[in-house]
Amino acid sequence: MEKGGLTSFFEDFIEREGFFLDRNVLTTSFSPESILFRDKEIEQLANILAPLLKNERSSNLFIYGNTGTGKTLTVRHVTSNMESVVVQRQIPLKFLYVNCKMKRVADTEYRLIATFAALLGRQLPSTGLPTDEVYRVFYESLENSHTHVLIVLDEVDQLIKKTGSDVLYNLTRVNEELKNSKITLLGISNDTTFLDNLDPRVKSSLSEENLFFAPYNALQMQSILRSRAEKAFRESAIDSGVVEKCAAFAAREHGDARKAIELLRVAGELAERNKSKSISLAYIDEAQEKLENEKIFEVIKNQPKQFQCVLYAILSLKSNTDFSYTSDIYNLYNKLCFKIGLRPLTQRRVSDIIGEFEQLGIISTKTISKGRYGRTREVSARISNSTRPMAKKILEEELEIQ
DNA sequence: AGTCCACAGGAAGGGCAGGCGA
DNA sequence: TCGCCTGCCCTTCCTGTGGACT
Repeated sequence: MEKGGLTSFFEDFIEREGFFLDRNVLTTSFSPESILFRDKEIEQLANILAPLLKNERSSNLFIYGNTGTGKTLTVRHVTSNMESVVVQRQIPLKFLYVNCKMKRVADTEYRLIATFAALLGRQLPSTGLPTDEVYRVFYESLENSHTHVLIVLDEVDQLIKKTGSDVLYNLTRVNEELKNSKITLLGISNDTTFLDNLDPRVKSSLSEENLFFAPYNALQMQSILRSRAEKAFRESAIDSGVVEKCAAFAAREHGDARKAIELLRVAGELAERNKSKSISLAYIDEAQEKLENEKIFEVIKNQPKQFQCVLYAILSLKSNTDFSYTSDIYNLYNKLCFKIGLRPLTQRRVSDIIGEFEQLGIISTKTISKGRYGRTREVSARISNSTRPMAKKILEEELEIQ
């Protein structure tokens, strides 16, 4: 861009009437004043948690349902309403919210308890202390706080998958240790089968009450999108059919409203950047691809070198069958390591890394038996053909492969 | 019916970085 | 500073297993 060009670009940008009235309405952190189609759940949740306001113990609670069905939103909605009552009436009640998926924050027992202690005002080192000691500090801060504490464990299934159910067992027993304070647990999970595989003693104490969030149907999804779009965009910014298409995309993802809202926002941004008159249907497709790409590229860039090398092997192996076997991946991975001077990990470890990529949704695997020729896993990348070259390019840059 | 392949995945333990108390 | 502790990443060793082959 020329020298004067940049100034006039910014001036143009300000002058031009954008689509957005309020972009924030379409971000994940936005909390709407009212949550559509969740009245029943809100009421149930409020009923269960209300005793906390009278300093009585409430039941531990387990909330489950697919991604983007409003679980976290509903919990935040109810607790923030409670919080304003708490502040007004000076009720001894605190809310600790933790997303257990947060790497290096709450994905191990140690880190989780240390995070709680930090939220109660006691900073602990990231490693080095015995776990007992971390618990002791946590109990101590709880006792000293003289309050009831509601602990919200979002994506609790991720934590249990990684660390086992001991953490939950310990947390459900905290009340036996405390005199001045009490805790109530609220677990949220995207995995609807999570409870079935949980240790029975933990299961009974965590899920004293259960709340299921059913996926939104197509019509509900459209209403949700419309109500957000009204606040987010100027009138007539959206072509007809756009909301319906976003809803249809999301319905394909098991009624994930978060995804639909994100889709709408990105489509708006793309249209705005292209100086279009309105958001047309074509932008939804483009937004869909952009979102998919961004998610994948972000994950790829944040992986350690060994993980990147494994993924590069998987992406490079794509044969005419669309999937590859563990052994082929491992062999290619070994060659790659040699090429770039990386010490190769064992097959056992690589097998776990493949499992971790599956968790991240980058690949999918299926354990199969080839009879006489052994058992193995079929690994296929969940990256579209159009995204794949860019993903490989990023890995080549990260790994410095010529 | 029995064998055997090529892994999956559990268990145990080593090495490392980092914190604590003496 | 030193010895001892931790969590985490990784290796080593091991058992389990679905189904083609004999």
